Amino acid sequence: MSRTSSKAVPAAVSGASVLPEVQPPLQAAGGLSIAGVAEQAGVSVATVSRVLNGHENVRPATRDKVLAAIDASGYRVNELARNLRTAESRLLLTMVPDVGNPFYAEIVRGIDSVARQHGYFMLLCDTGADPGRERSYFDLLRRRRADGAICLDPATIQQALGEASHALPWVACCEFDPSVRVPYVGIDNYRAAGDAVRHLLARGHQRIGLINSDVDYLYARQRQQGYLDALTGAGITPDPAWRMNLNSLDYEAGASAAVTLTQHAHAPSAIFAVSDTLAIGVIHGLRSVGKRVPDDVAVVGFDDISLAAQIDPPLTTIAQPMRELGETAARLLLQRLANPLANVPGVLLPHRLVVRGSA
Amino acid sequence: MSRTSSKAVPAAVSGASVLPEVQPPLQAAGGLSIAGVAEQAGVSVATVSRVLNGHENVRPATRDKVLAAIDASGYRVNELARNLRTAESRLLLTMVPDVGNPFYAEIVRGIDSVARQHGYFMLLCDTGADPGRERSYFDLLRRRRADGAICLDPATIQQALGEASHALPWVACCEFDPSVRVPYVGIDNYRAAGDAVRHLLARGHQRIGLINSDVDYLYARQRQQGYLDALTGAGITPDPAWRMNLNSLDYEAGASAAVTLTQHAHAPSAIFAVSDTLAIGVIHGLRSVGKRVPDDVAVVGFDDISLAAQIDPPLTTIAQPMRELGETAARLLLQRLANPLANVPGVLLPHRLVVRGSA
DNA sequence: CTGAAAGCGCTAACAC
DNA sequence: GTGTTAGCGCTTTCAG
Repeated sequence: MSRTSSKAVPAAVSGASVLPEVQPPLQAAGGLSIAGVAEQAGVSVATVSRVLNGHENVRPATRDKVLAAIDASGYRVNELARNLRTAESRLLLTMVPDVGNPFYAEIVRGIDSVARQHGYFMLLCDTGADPGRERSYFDLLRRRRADGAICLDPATIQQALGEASHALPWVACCEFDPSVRVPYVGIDNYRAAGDAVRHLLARGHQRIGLINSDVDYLYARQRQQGYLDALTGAGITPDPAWRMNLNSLDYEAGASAAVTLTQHAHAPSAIFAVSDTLAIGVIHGLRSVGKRVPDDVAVVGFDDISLAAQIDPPLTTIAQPMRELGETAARLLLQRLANPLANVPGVLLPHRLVVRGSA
Repeated sequence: MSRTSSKAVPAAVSGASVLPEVQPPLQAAGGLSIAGVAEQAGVSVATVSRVLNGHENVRPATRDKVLAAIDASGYRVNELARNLRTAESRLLLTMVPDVGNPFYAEIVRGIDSVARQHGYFMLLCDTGADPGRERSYFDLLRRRRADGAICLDPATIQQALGEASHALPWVACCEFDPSVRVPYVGIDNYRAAGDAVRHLLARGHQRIGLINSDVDYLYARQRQQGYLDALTGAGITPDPAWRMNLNSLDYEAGASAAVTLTQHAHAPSAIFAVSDTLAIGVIHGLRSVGKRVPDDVAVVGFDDISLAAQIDPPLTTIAQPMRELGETAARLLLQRLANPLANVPGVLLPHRLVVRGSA
């Protein structure tokens, strides 16, 4: 950890005029402490602290004096000091693999609202594709900068499960391994995928493609199994050539996968993509090679992001209860924080099939 | 601030089994301090601290002893304490109005990469529509929980500019008021909007609609003026009935605005929406009333989010240099942190028109 | 090269 | 009711 280099002044920006060599006092307009307020109010620091924390045993007149001093001085408590003392930061972290994926936005709102109700701040971390970064956020936890975390990133979760991070106060959301003792919330991916495939089956499709993410992830394996079993349950032998595994959920990834799939001799007449972003890319890719949706190829997505209803054709998809997923994850974490030794529950929330125009 | 209620155990979650009444010691598996490591290594805390911070003046043998003790104990530095001592948190905040809007995702990545290069963590805050929340994030700054902030939310920026937050270490991104002494980075909204409209004019459109956000925001006023001047510059008198102001950038908002616009007697033959999300909604709304894009109505968006190329028809739009916007914002903030008294530059980055199928 | 000791700003006993 | 004081875990002079 090279703190030296990291403190270097960043490269100049066009239009910037930095005074060279001059290093003014840090926090020039900064630090009035509780002691200063105490002095101004003519009381002790303890009394100021009491007022700050709403303790009852302060005479109203004294309280007013303190409040006035706080007001006049523009004093703000230094949470760093408070937190060091109380050994809690009141900060919760939420790790997402990609803030650009709208699927996470609504989950994050659910988390935020519950966190806020309980006096916590929720801050978002984008783990990106970077494996080093994944771990650094857990370090935030280890180093007490956050009280707890909710992880939505399957890659991070897999990695974290491997390490000895059981003791850390975090919960998994949308991806998990029940065999590991970390609280989690998600949906029944196996059944959900089956529901999607059975919908396609009911529409008369026999050759159904699967565009999946990485089977390193449990959710991907579960959805694949749901897909496979639904097919065989209908007397169809799944052709491996119908299946693709991607390491991205980007639109572009979906588009090119769809193109690949159509080049097959017995190309699927329907495609089930495990994410709406993928499915939207699939529709685009299909269109780019002259296929019409749903007439030539039907498409089913997964998640039901708000965009799903807006595109042409509107996307048939599996809806996840995103808001509730987030709220539940937050509650699980809060429970764990309140009672670190309690049993860790696993919660499964209901999904549902939303039929629109694409399949 | 009722810390009392906020500490309450959250409502039970289905499947949860919480042991009642039992309050185990907090941080059971938690706190080994620097003193513990010092003891195990048989050195003083000062020496451990030196090793931790990579100071040179430690004999290799001593260093190894300390490192071994750290390793054996699984010790992690308590950043709270370190930060209290050094009076910095090494945390940067980025406030966005809506994490669900993909426009912000790439900007956020730009910020994150620069922050990371300089040894800072970047954490994201969703200000949402909630005005109370807006301010609470600035409080994070005031209370020293973060060293600096980058604000992407026009509403927050407007409000912050009004208050006496000039002294706080933050910069504005994509929305600003040059008359206020806060560093900012953005694009030339006036010219960009003009470019969009001139493209439509060149395509032969005379009746051009504008779907804008709230004109309380400077960027919205600038884009409106660009739109207006481009029209009058072409000898066209803008009809106020062609203009709509929305307080949301959601797809749905764009869709219903488009429907409204088409109901006008002399309905526009082209629509310029100030956000791609809005434009995507517009296309959907148009289609819902049987209008074809671009044959019946042409549509131009703004931002060039990755989705813009994926929809049908692909969206013609004004591209903002999102990654650079974020990187520049981060650099401005870092400069300001390094030199709080230096001049605050304003930076304008180039935009460009991307012509696709929708107009 | 290493140790002792002084705080950073705050909370919480414990006195009065 | 209010004040005094002892730390929270760390970094950093200042001695040696």
